[in-house]
Amino acid sequence: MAEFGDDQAKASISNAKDLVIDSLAETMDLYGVTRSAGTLYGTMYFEGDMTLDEMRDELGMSKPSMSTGVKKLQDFNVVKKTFRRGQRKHTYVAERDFFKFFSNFFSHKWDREAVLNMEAIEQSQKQLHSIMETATLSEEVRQEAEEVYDILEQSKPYYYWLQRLSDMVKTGEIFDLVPFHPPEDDENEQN
Amino acid sequence: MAEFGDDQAKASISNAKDLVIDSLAETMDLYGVTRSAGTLYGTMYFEGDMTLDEMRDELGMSKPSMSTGVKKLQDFNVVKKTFRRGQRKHTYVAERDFFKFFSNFFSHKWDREAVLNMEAIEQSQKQLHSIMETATLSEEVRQEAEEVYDILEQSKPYYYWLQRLSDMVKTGEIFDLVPFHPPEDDENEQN
DNA sequence: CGGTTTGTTAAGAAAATATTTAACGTTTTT
DNA sequence: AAAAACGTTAAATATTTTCTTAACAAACCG
Repeated sequence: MAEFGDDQAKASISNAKDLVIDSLAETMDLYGVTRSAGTLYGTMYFEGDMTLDEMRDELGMSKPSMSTGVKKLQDFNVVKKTFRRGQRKHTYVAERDFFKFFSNFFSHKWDREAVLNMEAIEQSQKQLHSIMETATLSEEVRQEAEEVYDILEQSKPYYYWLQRLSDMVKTGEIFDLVPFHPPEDDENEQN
Repeated sequence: MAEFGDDQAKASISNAKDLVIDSLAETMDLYGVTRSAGTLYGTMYFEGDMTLDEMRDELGMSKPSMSTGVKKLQDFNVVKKTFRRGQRKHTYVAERDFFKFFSNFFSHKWDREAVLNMEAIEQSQKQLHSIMETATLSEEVRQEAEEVYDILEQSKPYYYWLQRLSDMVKTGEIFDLVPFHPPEDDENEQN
């Protein structure tokens, strides 16, 4: 058996962190967040609040990369600026509560999806409606416009529902509705 | 006023579709799906089942692109192979029910997230545990291992919950729990 | 079987994205 | 007010990803 000293242990701890950091990065990649942004998040998740310089040192990347990375994560509402007293540099902290992470991340995306598509649908239907009203057109064309109009109309309930879901996630209601279901015990509380 | 004939109407219908197709593509881009895959989905959404050649003609792209695009969409469970009788070419159809789209898409992603991270956590904790058991280490190092271990332990309830949510989405339970909420007010009717 | 058609894989070209270095503007400190 | 530190933006570079053309493999038809 070889000696197992503090240095080796530290390396092993670091390795254990990296395992999870990589996994978090891959997860975020699933949802369209850059892997490097994901790695940054994972690092902040373990390190607590950090300055840009600390991130740069930790990840071995340039400072502008850190700056834009943090900005991206802020856009997703999973990183916030913090204040470390007596510290001139800005500090940032990653959301550590994955329930809040989920909440912030998906409600943001779903809101955007709902608004974006409802706007497109409204505009599209407006155009189709004016075609449907035009008497000089062949029945075939008029009918096609109507079919497309109806397809769009039928999709609206989904967006209303999505908006509702987003609200429930935002307020935390969803966590009351969907129960926790650990294999055995559960002592955690949400939000 | 210019005449408004069938040809112009058809162009206008096509334009109305494109409006929504672009919006769908942007939406899917939000979730990390390529814009071109999103455009392909949008096209299939309106066209119904299509062969690869029809897609190629419609989108003006190469056939291998269509092939890989369809494959990607199949991975997300939002496109399926269909059978058009007496047709030698394969045909594919896009999921038109956005509720099912949501269901298929997110349950797939969430499952993957849960499994992926739980595996990483288990492995990481195993490593940390063996450090915590090593008596020859300094208290400082041992404690750091324990802290990291605990952070990971605390995140587990989230993944259990996520798995639960994924199941509820898969089975459709979620649609009973989160009510539909069409805006019962019609103060804003645009024509 | 041989010849065709269809779909996929591979390799190369093109495009988009990420990253870095350098320059800039702003704030803080002395 | 000047100098220094910090963060962001811009331009250039590097890398990755996407897309196309070409070669390949499998299914279908006579």
